[in-house]
Amino acid sequence: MGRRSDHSREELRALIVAEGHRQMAEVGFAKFSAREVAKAIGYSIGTIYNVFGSYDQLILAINGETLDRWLADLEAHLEGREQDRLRAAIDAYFDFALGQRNAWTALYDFRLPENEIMPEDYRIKVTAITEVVVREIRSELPPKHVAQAPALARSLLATVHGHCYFALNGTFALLGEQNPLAAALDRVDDALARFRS
Amino acid sequence: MGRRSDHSREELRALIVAEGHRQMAEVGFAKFSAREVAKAIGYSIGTIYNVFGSYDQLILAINGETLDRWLADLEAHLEGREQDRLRAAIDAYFDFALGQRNAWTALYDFRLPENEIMPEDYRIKVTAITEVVVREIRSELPPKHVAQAPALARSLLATVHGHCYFALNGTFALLGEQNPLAAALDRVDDALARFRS
DNA sequence: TATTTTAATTGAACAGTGATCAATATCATG
DNA sequence: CATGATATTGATCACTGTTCAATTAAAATA
Repeated sequence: MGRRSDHSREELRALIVAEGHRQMAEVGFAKFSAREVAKAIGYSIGTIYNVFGSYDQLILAINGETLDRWLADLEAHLEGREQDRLRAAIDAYFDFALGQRNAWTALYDFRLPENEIMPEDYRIKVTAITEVVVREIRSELPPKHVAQAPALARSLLATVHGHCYFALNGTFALLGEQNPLAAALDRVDDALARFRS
Repeated sequence: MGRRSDHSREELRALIVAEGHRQMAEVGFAKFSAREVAKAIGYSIGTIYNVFGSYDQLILAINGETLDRWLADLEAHLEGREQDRLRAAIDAYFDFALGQRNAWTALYDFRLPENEIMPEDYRIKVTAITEVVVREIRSELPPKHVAQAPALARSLLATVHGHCYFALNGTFALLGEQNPLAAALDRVDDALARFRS
């Protein structure tokens, strides 16, 4: 076959990413297959490679989709909220990770080969999520410490990530931790307390 | 061929784990191959499956070896130290993860299938590492709060893990964090401060 | 409209993987 | 020596990511 009128290049790309994300969420990173995605949308494996160039770039696009949804979810949970916004953001973080287990985990299961560089638009997506946290932390910080917000946000993001990861991968269950979210919130409080004294 | 006099079953298992760990450290989880391990020790792929039953069980054994070395490394760094033991433990945590990148990362790249259960000896190894942290945190806590040590240890383990993970996977570099270890130590201090007031 | 050019799509082919298991080789024992 | 038990093999299977000459269809041109 040749050119098809039913999909522009851009639409085809979007179609693959949408179906790819769906399958990633369903079967997880380890069992994900580019061939299955092609089959599901009625194209051949070759087309996937024409559009994305490699398996890694396909995964990157799918993970980018996950980041988009994550950011949208985060903003939806914050919209219109007046109090406890940071807490709401962390709640949403956990909810998203638990609810989108496979897609969220794929974000970390995938590692770009040493030589290749991360696409700019992927960096932007990660930064955008971080910016939300920076903003919320800035508003919880006393004026004199506002400049510390970016550094603190990075560190608390790592803190929450660690708790969330251990909740998902079974480490916390193994160690008898019943309430990972509460533990994470405690650590965030502890960090903020440093700047309130 | 049949029985070989040069290796008992136990020795063969140990040989596979040792070579497997070596290759895991060299090529990483994604490029790891059971066939390559078999080739390196002069056995066939079938023998690997006779000894371990499945790929997952082989990985579990190799990750178990990594946990053994991690615990030994941790204890070596604490041995004889009188002051700043918790700090030394966290230093060692980072050093090990950075120095054994591939092996350490494989600990988290691998996820046991939903149905299968984690072998008891693997649980024990994870617990043993945790116990070291519990012990060090207990000694930093005021007597009245000593009972909180296990819960706090779990949470700080997650905190340090998050920082270490972001340091290794490039997230911190992307966000401009220059000193992940220092950030982790700050968060640990913040948590301990809660129990000192 | 007929022809040529351009671009999209295919899928067989390749090298690699985890997994299986009948056949084989070796050892220990009677 | 013969027999039974056990360890080891490697061809075979179904799958994977990847490539790319061949094919098809649309668009541009004559």
